[in-house]
Amino acid sequence: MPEGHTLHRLAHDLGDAFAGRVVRVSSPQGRFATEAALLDGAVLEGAQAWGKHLFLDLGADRFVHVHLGLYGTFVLGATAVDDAVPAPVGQVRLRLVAARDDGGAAWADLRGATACELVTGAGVRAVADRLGPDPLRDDADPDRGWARIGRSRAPLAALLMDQTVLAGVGNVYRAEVLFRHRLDPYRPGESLRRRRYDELWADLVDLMHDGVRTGRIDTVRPEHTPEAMGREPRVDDHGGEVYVYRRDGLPCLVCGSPVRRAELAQRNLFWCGRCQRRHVPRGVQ
DNA sequence: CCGGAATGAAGAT
DNA sequence: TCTTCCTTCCGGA
Repeated sequence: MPEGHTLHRLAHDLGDAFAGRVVRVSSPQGRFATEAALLDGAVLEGAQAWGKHLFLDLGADRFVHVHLGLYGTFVLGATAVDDAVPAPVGQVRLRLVAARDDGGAAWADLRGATACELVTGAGVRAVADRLGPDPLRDDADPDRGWARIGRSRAPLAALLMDQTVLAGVGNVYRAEVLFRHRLDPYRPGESLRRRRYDELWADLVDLMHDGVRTGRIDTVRPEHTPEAMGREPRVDDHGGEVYVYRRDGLPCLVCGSPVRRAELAQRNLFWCGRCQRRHVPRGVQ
């Protein structure tokens, strides 16, 4: 379930479980076996995320760069004292195991990642340098995002997904933040005013921090929760309560008109054609 | 700019 | 068995 909040949450949880500890590194599946052997027994210095990229610092200028792609997962677990770490199930590209203070062990299994590679600090910087500001990072500079959006004719829905514009926003957050601000997804970036961009950015900072905390994407305002509206909670594998993401054909929670779906840059885009009224360019009736 | 490929697993048919 | 997915990169028009 990989948007930026997932990776920041992982960085946090992996840090909690492994930082400062000797880590057993392996690749049960074998595709990271050579690198794993080099890293086995190192102390994990820390973990951090930039957008949808995760970096594990194993000291000596060695970092594991992970990108989950569309469907990668990094699952963490712990065993009680004297219990064995579970045998790997399926395609486990990378496994980390470390002792816990309580006598048990912490473990983490990476599957399905599009990137799992050993890089240097220079490699980390190279990735970070080509990313736009990340709403989940305290050191983010939103001006850099505005510099791209405010002068682009590309649709907002495309710009928000472009990791060189803003880092960490994925298909769910883009659809939801556009809905929350009643913005037409096809509206060109350059038609936005700075004030609106600032509101968008601030909202992403809030929503994505919520996502890190809860591990799911909830974007509905208090008046649109299932309890407030007396409706059934959303049931699907993603968990969160949302306005438009994968709700095509269902009534908009605000106006009741059917949520729409279209392809944009090979991805499904969802929006409400009524709430997110078509943007009419200046000078056109 | 477009299609296709590359990562795994779950859910639908 | 097929389809889908919270992504990105690459190669050929």
